Amino acid sequence: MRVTLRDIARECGVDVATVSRSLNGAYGVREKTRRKVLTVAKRLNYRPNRLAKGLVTGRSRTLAMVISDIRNPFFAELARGAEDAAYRAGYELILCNSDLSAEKQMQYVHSLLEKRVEGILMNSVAGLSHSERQELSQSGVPIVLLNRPPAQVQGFSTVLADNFAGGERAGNYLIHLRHRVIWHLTGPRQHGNLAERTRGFRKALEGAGTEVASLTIRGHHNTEGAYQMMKKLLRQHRAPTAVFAANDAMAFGAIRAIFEAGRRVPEDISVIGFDDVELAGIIRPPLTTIHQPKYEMGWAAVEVLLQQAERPGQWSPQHRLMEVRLVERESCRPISRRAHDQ
Amino acid sequence: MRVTLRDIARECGVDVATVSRSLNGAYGVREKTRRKVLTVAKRLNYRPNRLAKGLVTGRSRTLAMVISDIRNPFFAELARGAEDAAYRAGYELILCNSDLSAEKQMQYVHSLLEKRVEGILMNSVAGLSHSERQELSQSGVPIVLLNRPPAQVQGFSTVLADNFAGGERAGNYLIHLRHRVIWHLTGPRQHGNLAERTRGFRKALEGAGTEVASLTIRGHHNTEGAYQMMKKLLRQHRAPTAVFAANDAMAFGAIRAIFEAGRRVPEDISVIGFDDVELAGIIRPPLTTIHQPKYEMGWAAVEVLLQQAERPGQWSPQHRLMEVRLVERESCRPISRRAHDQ
DNA sequence: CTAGGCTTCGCAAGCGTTTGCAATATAATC
DNA sequence: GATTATATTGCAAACGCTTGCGAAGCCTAG
Repeated sequence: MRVTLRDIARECGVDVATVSRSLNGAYGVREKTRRKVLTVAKRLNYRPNRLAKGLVTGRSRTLAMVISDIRNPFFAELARGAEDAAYRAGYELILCNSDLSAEKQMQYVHSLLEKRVEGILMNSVAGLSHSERQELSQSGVPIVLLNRPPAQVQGFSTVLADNFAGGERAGNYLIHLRHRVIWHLTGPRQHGNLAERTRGFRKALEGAGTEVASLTIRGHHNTEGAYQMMKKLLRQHRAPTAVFAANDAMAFGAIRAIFEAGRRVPEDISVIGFDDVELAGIIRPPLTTIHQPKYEMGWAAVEVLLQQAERPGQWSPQHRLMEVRLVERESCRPISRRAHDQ
Repeated sequence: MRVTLRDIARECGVDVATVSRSLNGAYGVREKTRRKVLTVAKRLNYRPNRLAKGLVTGRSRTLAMVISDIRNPFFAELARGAEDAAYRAGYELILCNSDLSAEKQMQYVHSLLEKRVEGILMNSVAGLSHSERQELSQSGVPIVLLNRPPAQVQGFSTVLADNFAGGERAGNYLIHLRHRVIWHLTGPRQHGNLAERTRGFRKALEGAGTEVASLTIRGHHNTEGAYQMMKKLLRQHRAPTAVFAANDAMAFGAIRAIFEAGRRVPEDISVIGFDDVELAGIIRPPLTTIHQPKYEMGWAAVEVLLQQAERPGQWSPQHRLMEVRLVERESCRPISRRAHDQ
């Protein structure tokens, strides 16, 4: 049924070996025979069986991506970058949605190992037990963790946005706009990325020295959480002139609370976010935020993977820190000198 | 290095065949030996090589999805549904972003055929030449087209939202709210899905008989297109009491134009969309729209594929029509009886 | 004309499985 | 206890490809 090397060989009156060599452009076959083989292969519409090829070469030309949910636009963007990079290198990408369930994650990984994928991109190994992580890091396939701080576990590569620099940039920006009373909405202390943003932000404020008053509030790091925090705070304290939300979702919540409290963004209160999700450019007012290079992160992760796939068994983990950048839209406004001086 | 059947066989003092049979739960091996094999396999941390298995069985336990861009939330949702269905059946899903480029599409398909995927979900085969389509439909692997009308090309299965019923439902809803002057914004006549929605919509209006005045306007079927159409129309005609946009993106454009013309939604003009994209629930006012069961469509597509993968070589194309439903939010409002009677 | 060196090609093993068939062991029957 | 049926197991081929090795074939040089 399916046409194989053997069919071509028979048709050309040569051995399968020569056919194989011809097709793979390998050295050691006369130009004339090669040409003949090629035309016959084309005529028969030959398609090499990658399973067979993979079996003998030990390479599947496949990568995989295990993320919590592709519907999250952050991952969709990452996936697109990763897939583009893979495609360019002649690899395919298997998509796995884990919902961060440890069980699903491990099941996926096992399946993938059985399929002999040459590398795995992972959202996180946080939910896994120590022995499971051990198993992964010793599985032999390169694994890169997406947007997770390196130190977590040995044995994994990472690709990470520079959260510290981003926080710092947000802080500097607000200070540059002459804000002096700034609230910072963020999540729990253990959340590595968020913590880095906070550290960077604080550094910026310290750098400004003098009379900057800031308040850091922790809560659920989503829209609803930020909404609640902000609502409560606005009742209890004198309003700030600016808010730095640790991610865009929180910024949306904060903005809603601000409007409901009868103030305006950015006229009364400036708001800056972090991530630059698509919605940030769509809502009113368009949100000024720190952009994470999601597409590039996906691409970089695949680069790392492929690099390591080249030297089976003898690569060591690698860490890439990706630059972030400020994208100015309309949710921040400078404090006028007069207002400031009064 | 990697542990194989042979290793287990040696360790247990049996033949690889018995090991294989034990592991696959096949009939014909004594309970005692099987148990022994299993424990040894576990101890050695054995992972079957799917490439080898696939080579002999001819089945790769892999499906693929070729879509234009995973960053489009519509496809992300489809992909999630498809992947969940695949996972449940023990299959993996390869993700391919084609950007609708005919060349990329064909390259992907060829790679996938070489990897012996057992089925392919495709966005569209529209850009392909006749011979390319022929090649696909005769490739031997089942292919299902996502959200494309069946008749297009023979040989492909389809999974399609019931656009006709959706259009009809939108029409009936507006009539039920006592609207009598309705504009319908849509795309070019050749666009199959949009055309169906229009047909359904017209049917509803006809059903209402009497004094319903409707106007159908065609243009670019995106936000900007609808914005321009609507802007122009509002200057030239007396405003309608309701607008049916052929998709949500167009509804957004229409709403913007309406606001800019100094009218309100839904107080002055009701707007209903189609698709139910995520943004529909987020904008102000939240958009009433026809929901397409995207997740379910992805799931259904995989069901079709797997069903056909079961009978290699002897399945025939299959078409699934998915129900849509109206989701009422806040962009539509009934005409008061008084206003209506006056 | 013969020896040595290249180039071109075929042979055959091997990658890790599954599976039909034959061989052996065990159980059942009388 | 012999005979037959049945449950286990091993043997070996096959899946479609790559690749080391050696056999021809051809060319060049001495």
